[in-house]
Amino acid sequence: MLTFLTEMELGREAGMADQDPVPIPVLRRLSHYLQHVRVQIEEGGEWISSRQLAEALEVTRSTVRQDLSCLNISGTVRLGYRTSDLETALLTQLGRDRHSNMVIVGAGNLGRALALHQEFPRQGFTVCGLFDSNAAVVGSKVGNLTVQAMSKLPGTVKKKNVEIGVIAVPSSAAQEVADLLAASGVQGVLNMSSAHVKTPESVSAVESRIFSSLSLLSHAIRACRREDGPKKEAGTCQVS
Amino acid sequence: MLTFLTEMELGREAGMADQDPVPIPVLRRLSHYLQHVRVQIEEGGEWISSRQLAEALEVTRSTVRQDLSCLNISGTVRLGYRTSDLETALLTQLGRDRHSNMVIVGAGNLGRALALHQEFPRQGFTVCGLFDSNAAVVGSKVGNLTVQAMSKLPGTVKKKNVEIGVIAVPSSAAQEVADLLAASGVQGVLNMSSAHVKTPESVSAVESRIFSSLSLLSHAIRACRREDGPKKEAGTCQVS
DNA sequence: TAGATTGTTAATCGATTAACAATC
DNA sequence: TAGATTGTTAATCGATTAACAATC
Repeated sequence: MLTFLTEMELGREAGMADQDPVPIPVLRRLSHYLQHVRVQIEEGGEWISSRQLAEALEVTRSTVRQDLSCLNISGTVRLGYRTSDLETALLTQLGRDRHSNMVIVGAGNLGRALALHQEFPRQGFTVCGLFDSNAAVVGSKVGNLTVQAMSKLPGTVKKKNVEIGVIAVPSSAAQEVADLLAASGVQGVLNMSSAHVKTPESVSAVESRIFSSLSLLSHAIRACRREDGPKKEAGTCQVS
Repeated sequence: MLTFLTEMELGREAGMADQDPVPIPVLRRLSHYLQHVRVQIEEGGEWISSRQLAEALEVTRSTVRQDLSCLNISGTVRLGYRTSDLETALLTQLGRDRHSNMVIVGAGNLGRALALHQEFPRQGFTVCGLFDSNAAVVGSKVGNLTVQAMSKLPGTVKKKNVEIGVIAVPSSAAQEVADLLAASGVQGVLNMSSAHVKTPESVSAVESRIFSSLSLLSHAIRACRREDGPKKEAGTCQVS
């Protein structure tokens, strides 16, 4: 225990970032900074300041600086951060410095759309399998992929070293699919259904919740309408 | 100003909920409770307790009770909440007691998948328009809808009283589409692209951020790997 | 009654914001 | 130099959790 503490302290002094866990809201913003920095890089920008990031993403400069202090990076006074350095540091902190293999479960409209989404490979997520329980669609082609039976899932996960499983099935089947993915050995699950799924300790789960987002919108819209008197500008609600 | 204060206090005493704004994390969970309560209703459950909700969604009982106290509803000691009452109260608080009309901009894979998604109408969101800037796809059929040119967007928003615009275009075009939607008169924007979009005060914006979610997963997966020594069970990360 | 639950208040925890010294 | 920015510490704010009286 003592050794462990010392190890941590050494790490911190040596300037290693990510010693203590990075809060989830911070991680969400880091991914956002990454998106923006990449746009800047494409446009040839060599430097970006916390002020510019803050204005682009509508957060405070304090937040940006606090967030970036989680990274193993140092900026330059008066100039900000070198875009290429920032990109690298963000990719590392987010664990996206290496490619990840994914499988998609559910070859309905959403599953097929995701399988065809060009942005996944570009962002380092390779879709290497598409599965469905419906025998009628098994064998059909979706882009380069052939829809496979569920029974092939565990084998593919093992053979292709799949880390992430995407759940794109109806809510009622989501838990069952999550269980199968976990049993097959994926390390993370992205749940696109609106049901909550439980996973074992060893498998991370993130829920996408499109209807939560739509609910936020309806709430904001109705709340605005109700307030005729007091001019609370609850209009814009930017949610991470 | 005095009158306004009195008004608010009266409202509060009269038992009206939603006087002071409900925090966004709470709203996200409310929408989650709604999803779960509806499953219970379908299965014939008449009562649900904060304990059951907490266990189903993996939050604390305190959180559930605190959240539900935002609603205009009263439970029954020992039994919990009547599922039908809870559903109604949640729908009201979330502004989903009435249908909303939506348009989808972008008839690529994602836009078409969303347009065909049966869950939207079931949840009270009617897709009443699908638009694309690509002349090659304008006029093609997607389910009941015909893809329309962007120039038809403002007219449709006005004619059909469209409240929500869904942005399903590449990141590079997202802001432009948001501007057009706002100018057309939508009250809320659901941004499915990974670019941040700015909207005027009067238009709410919610971003879906699938790559933030994937980043959370990669981070969790890599973070797990790194920690061989200390057994921090950072494995499961459930994110709203 | 005993046990379980609601509803609410207070305590804790964590994230965001503000402030400011150091630097170029 | 003056002005702008980083990096970090402290203050504030808000959300979550704990505690408990009231109730059936």
